[in-house]
Amino acid sequence: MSKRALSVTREQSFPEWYQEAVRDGDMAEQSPVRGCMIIKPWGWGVWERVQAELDQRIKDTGHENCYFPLFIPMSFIAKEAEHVEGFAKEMAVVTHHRLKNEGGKLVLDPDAKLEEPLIVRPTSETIIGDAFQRWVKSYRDLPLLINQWANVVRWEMRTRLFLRTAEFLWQEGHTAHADREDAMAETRKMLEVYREFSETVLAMPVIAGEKPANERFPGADNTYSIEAMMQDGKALQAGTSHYLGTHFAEAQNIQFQNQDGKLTFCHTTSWGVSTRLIGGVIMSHGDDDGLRMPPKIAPRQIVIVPMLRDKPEDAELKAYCAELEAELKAQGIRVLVDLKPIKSAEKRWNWVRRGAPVIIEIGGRDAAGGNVTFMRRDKLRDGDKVISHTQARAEFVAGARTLLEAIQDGLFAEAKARLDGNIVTTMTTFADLEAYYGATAGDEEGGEFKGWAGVMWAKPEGPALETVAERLKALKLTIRNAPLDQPPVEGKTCLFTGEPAKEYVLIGRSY
RNA sequence: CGGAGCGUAGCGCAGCCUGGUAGCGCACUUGCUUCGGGAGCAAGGGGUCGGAGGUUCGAAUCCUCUCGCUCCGACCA
Repeated sequence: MSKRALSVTREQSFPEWYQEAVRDGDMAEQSPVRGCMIIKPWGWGVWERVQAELDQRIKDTGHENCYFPLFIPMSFIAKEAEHVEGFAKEMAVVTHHRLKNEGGKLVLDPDAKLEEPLIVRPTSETIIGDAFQRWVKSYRDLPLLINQWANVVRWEMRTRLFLRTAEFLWQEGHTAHADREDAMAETRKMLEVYREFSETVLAMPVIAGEKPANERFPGADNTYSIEAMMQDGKALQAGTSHYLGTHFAEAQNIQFQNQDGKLTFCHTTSWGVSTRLIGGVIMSHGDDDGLRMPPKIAPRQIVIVPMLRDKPEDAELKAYCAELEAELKAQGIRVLVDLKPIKSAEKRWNWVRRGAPVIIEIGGRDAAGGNVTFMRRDKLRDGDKVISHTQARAEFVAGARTLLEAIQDGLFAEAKARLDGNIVTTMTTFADLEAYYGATAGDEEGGEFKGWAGVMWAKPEGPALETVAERLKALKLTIRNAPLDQPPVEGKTCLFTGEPAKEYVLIGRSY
């Protein structure tokens, strides 16, 4: 019984393992439209949990939800120069409003061409800014704190389920403030919301920090991110928060009268996380048997599989399971009795692949003895052997919430150990970096686990920064961020130039 | 968008070189047996071989084009 629930192990090929984990875990599948995905009920359930948890935090920090149009006039996008530059290459454009039937063939009706093409939003700074310009008149209107849950489209060349898709779902927060200090505080506050959310809800430890200038959002003065380490050592940018300065305010005339009656430009921010987080959860916690869902986002935290035998005794078994279900529900636990008429062994492995945190199997003997036999998805096996536990029903029910908490904490601890244990901080020269990453810079299958490097640098700007980026690129590396939590830099030297160091940054390969 | 590979049943694949209108395993259906677990036997159902052209008496197989997927690269909040 050494069989694994997936046919490819992470070791053999992490990319292939990921695909299979997503598919066999019933999360999502490819759609008929290139680069877009169908999110299946189990995957959607996870997203609903993400939305519920994060939405609460967004509201608790004073933001209100609203909704802006999917279509953005092309002229809007053109307003902020860097913004255009950053997004022009990947925008979907609507040019017609009618089709015509020509000899049985549908064609674009040339008489129905739009005067001004509409962009399918890649992000909503410009259309929300347009509203802000009308909404903000006085300092009394500030701060203006808005969020929306929406889908956006970016025509990506290379897509991967959840991690990078042409259409994806996200929340985007947009705020306007009276001054830099207030806007910057907002930017940092939301970054912290993301960090706390990622760690406590997704059990995904991250490092919050500021992106280097060359990795900034087009049109931002400062971009901050949370970066998570996947099981192959690569970094995943899991959330971003931007201080936009007055760029968009100036481009869109978002002004207010201050206490002195003077017209002043607002300072704006934007911040977002997307369905990419789900890819992060999969690559953080999954194992060779499939997904492992943190209980806080598992659509079903406990799944009960009755071992039905198509005999009269089944009725008793079902009744026993229904009682157990009711008791667990009373504890506030999301529970499902899987009565689907397929073999129980098959059901067990389906739930293993989906990553249900606790899988209970109830047979006649359990029912008769008043027991519960269960498996923890986080600690499924001892070696190759599947571990199952048996407890008195009352005892299990009483401890169920604690058990789920233990699983949540265990997944976090495991991921945290990986993150903390795989940031090398001893490199001081570029040669060190080359020696460490260079050996596996090739494109051989799998690729050895390398993690990140935490190094000192002089924080160059302009052409000097470009040079650094180029040198890193040769090793397929990028600067992920400069952690907010900075070690002392005095007496340290820049890894790239040998000049006195100004900042500690994390370097790694990324998604 | 460049390089490479791959599209044949829901999934994984064989067949293609050496054209003669499809096959295997798992899954699925039915029956019997089994039953603390990813079961056995038997009988079945399911595919316009990604799509479009072409060559040919005949194309999954040869040629051209096209679409999609995967990996690598470029690009990328």
